[in-house]
Amino acid sequence: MVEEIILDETEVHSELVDEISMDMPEEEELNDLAELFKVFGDTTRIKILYTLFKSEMCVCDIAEILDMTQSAISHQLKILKNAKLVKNRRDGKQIIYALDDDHVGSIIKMGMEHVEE
Amino acid sequence: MVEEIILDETEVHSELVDEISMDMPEEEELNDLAELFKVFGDTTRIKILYTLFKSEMCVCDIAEILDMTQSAISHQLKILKNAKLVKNRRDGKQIIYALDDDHVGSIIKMGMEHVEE
DNA sequence: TGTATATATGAATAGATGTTCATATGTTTA
DNA sequence: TAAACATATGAACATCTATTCATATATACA
Repeated sequence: MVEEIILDETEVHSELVDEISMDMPEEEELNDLAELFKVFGDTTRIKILYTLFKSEMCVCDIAEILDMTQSAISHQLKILKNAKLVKNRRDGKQIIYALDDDHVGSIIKMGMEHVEE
Repeated sequence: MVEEIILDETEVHSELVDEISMDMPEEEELNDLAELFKVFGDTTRIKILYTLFKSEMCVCDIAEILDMTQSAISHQLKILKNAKLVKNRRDGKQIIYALDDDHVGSIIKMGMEHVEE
């Protein structure tokens, strides 16, 4: 088995590559993770999260604070809600939105630490 | 000043909106933050980060593990490097990539905690 | 020096995404 | 019930983005 001896180093290396391939989390889990970060990856949505971090608030106030149309905010709130980052409740004519996850603050804080370096 | 008294509640509310508007971080800082999360918001890049979390590695091995072309990986590595999430060094013909930030693991871990709920 | 190997990169393309516009839905109040 | 207000939503459009393809650059080796 001369060939095996000659290829030894290559095989060890190849095993490492295989091992890491095997150890890769499920495709679906990684997709979910990327989807989550995609939600944070938009200035409008980050601003909304920042705002709701201060206080729960109706759609029209968020629109006023960000100086954007009600429609644009509404569309983005839907994305945030699908990602389970915000929740809402009705209060008369208004819909009040609030953060729906303890991790939101932590995730943003981690990001800030990197950005601020 | 009857008007002032009548508008009292509205003014308090308006002050809160103003206060949050004033307190909003700089446009540029929020853009940087969104840009950072945008980098995490892609399955290929998440996989690359996961892989490099296990071990530093050359471009061709990453391509093999992810079963993607060298070119595609190279393009994504450039994006990761611009975001200062990975660094590289030359070793002969190969370019070895490695994580370049302690926060990468923390940020991914935070994301996982949310996703896994 | 010429060839093979490893990586980087610009251009092109297909697909994803955010905002706008028009309008629908749902609630309050006169 | 009609009008006013708050929000949601579908379609259209412009922009952005990830991959592919062809090719350039750089190192090692014979």
